Amino acid sequence: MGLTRTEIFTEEQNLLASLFKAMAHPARIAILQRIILSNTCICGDLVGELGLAQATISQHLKELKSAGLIQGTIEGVSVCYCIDPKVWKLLENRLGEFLGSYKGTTECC
Amino acid sequence: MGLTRTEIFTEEQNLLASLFKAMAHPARIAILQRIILSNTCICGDLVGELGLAQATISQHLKELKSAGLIQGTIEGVSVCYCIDPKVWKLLENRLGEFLGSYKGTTECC
DNA sequence: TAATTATATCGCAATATTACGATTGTTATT
DNA sequence: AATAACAATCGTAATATTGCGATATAATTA
Repeated sequence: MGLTRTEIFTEEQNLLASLFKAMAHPARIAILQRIILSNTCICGDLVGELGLAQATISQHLKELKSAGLIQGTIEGVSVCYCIDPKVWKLLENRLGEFLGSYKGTTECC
Repeated sequence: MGLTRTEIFTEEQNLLASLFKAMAHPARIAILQRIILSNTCICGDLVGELGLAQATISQHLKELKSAGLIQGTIEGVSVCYCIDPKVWKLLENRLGEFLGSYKGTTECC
C-alpha cells in the first residue's frame, strides 16, 4: 500500500505522469522559468531569489535533473544549469498530443 | 516543515504546479484518456478497466474534479464524468505559453 | 418497504514529498 | 597547505499521497 502501481499502466501513461510530477511544485516551475528567462544557465542565484534554503533548492534541481528536464555542468566553483532541449521538445510533443486529443465538440452529460 | 510554501510563489506558479499535480499520476492520466476517448462520459467502467479498487478510483476522480479538470453529474444510480472544456482550454493555453517560452536557440553551458 | 446497484467517504498503513540544519565534498583563491 | 565559496548529500521532522477494506449514502428496482 501507499505505492503507485506503475506496472498496471502503459509506458506512455507513466512517462507523462512522471514529467508532470517533476513540474508539480511551484519552486520547480519558478526554477524552470528562471532558467528559461536567462537562457544562459545559473546556479546559486536561485537560493537568493526564491526564498528557500540551499539544501531545498539543490533537492528540487536534482528532481528536475533526474526527470531529464535540465542539465548541469560544473563551471568552476559553481554549477550551471540549463534546459535539456531534447527532453523539452519531447515534453511539448507528448503534451500537445495529449491535450489536443480532446476536442471539446459535443456537450457532455 | 514538510509543507509547500505557496506564499512565496506567484499565482501563476502555484496554478501551473497544481494543474501539473492533478495529472501527476498514471491512473489520473489513464482516467483522462478514457474520458477523452469516449467523449460521452463514464463512471464505474474505470474500476473494471484500470486494475484499481473502487475507493481508489473514486479518490482519483475527486482529485481531478477538485482541480477543475473534470465535471461529474448524477445520472440515475451512477455518475457521469466528462472534461470541463473551459479548464481544459485554460490548461492548453497556460501550458503552451509556458512550454513555448523556451526557445532552444543557443546552446548553453 | 426491502433489496440492489453505484459512488462517496472513513480509517488506516505504507510510502513519498517537502523543508532545513549540519556536514561533506570540490574547486578556486590566498 | 590553509581558507573560502559553492553545491551535494545526510539525517530528521512534518506533512501529503496512494491504496484498500469497510461503511455510509443515494437512487433505482422488485
